[in-house]
Amino acid sequence: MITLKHLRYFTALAQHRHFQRAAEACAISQPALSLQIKELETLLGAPLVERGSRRIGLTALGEVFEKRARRILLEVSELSDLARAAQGRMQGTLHLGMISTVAPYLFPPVIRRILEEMPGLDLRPRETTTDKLIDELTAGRLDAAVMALPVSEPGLEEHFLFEEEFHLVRPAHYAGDPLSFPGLLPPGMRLLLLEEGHCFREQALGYCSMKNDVAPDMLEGTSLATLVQMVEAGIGVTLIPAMAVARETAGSDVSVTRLSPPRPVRRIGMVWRASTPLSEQFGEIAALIRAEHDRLLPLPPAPAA
Amino acid sequence: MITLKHLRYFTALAQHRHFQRAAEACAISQPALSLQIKELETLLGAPLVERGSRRIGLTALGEVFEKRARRILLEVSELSDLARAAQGRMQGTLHLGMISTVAPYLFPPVIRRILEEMPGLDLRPRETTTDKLIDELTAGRLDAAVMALPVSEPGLEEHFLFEEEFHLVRPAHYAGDPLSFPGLLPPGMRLLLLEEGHCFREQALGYCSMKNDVAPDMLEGTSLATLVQMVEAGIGVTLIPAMAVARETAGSDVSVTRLSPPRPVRRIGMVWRASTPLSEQFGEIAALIRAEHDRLLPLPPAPAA
DNA sequence: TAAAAATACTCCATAGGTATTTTAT
DNA sequence: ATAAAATACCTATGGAGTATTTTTA
Repeated sequence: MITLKHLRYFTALAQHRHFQRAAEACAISQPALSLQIKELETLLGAPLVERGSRRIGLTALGEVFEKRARRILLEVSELSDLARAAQGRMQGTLHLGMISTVAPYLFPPVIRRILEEMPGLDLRPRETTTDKLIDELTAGRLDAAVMALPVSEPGLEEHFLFEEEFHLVRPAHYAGDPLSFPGLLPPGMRLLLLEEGHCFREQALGYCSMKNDVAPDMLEGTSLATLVQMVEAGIGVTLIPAMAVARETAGSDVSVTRLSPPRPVRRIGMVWRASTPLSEQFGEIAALIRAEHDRLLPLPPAPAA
Repeated sequence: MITLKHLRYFTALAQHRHFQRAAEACAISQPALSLQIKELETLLGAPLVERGSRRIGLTALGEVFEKRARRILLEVSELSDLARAAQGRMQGTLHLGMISTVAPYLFPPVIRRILEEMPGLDLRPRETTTDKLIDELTAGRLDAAVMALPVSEPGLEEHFLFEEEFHLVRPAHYAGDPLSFPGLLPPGMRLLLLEEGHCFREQALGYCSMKNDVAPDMLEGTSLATLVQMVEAGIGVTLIPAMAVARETAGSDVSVTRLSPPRPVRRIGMVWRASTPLSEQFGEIAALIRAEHDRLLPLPPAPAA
């Protein structure tokens, strides 16, 4: 009789492609894993794993088996969520993700509020890129995540939180310069954008290159903080989300300008699996996050000329 | 950690609403079942079962839990099918159902052919009503079933096998009477149809009541054999599927007439879960059944005037 | 008071550990 | 030669059995 243990062990093996490491991930010994995998193959009457090489592989059967097994494990984990949902109040563990350009500003106040208002809740925050957040959501390692919309990943549900403007950051000596003439970008200046910002790349380009055609530098693996440093150093200009303005430009010798319409914006939302039984509870968390955002940015700075 | 054992035991309890009988169904003792259910409730942190009454009930959580648990168990059982499908040839156990008006004529030759051509296959035939077949298919207790189309049950896939005419059976002394005048049904005669025939009830009515308005008697829980007996006794006339004609009218003093177009017919098909990995194998079985049907009815009797 | 579920305890099957051998690069 | 998986053997946890008590209609 197939057990969930078989499925857990096999999916770990399929992931690591290595008995030793998979066994560690399952917190059992390598022989114990070997035996369980062998037993599973005997039960099925067909091999799942291609052995006898430095790095093991899966048979064709193993490949499809893995997909189905993962799905089953996810559904089983949702059974526990079901019970949590029935309790009404949010409790237990919540694995919540946020993209890096939001996390530093939103996580601290959100965590504080959750500690206050939902004492039974064990919050596990995680900060990464959109891609990884989506992966971990669908794999069930995250319960919900805050990221830029749209996501349009099948199986995931998007819930709009707020719209966020991008503000222009320029070296300090440009302060007060008009934006419209002789062009947004002074000659020799680069437009620096985070890779994460591919979602609003088109918007930013549309805005900036109305006068002069710019190819922006998409910077991978950088933070908004270093971006601002680069602007201060005179390398170029950048656009940073409104929430980040206060913290990232404090103490830096740069000029921050709110742009005039059509302003580049991004839509931030919270995303979770459509199949989760905890939809209502996550909705409460979403409301809390929205409230914290509104508290952070009660009134945006006056627009520039 | 939730196990499949918990789910199997709980679904049994949910089905029987009785610890003792559920335990028997699981082939364990009543205390063992009680322990496992209690453990499951502890893991979830919420009760699933309403105790303390002659007949136990489920909590609201228990109800939804049962649905999800059943689905998971079905998916797990499909994991084994996955391995069988990978073997290519059909083997293992096949739970095959047929409606009662088809089973007596098709099952014997089909079983013979399967024994010959698929020696590794352990065939478990089952004969019931369409409703029960559909229930058992979706519950996973049947793998495939032969019944009248359309079924249009979500999650089930229909595969057309053949079309089957209904022939008119009348008391013997009507033999040779024309069908068109002075009306199909001689005065005082009833039109007798099986309950199972609701699928072609409208067709039959349309055909028969072209001249005289008849309300047919829908007979529940009867067989085609007794239907023919009733016709022989002079109670009325009936329509029986072509496959049944030879066997059911042999030795009975009745007249059988093939009707002229538009002939009442039913479409017979094979149905299985859309999610099964054994689709290809079931397709082979379907081809085999179709072949056997064609061998049984190589050329229909000449149509009546 | 009778039927049904919960408790108490005992036992054994099996999942898992350690030590070691086999296998494949 | 070495890393990795399989095999051998032992141990202990927990699932299941029997006997009994508690509960409630």
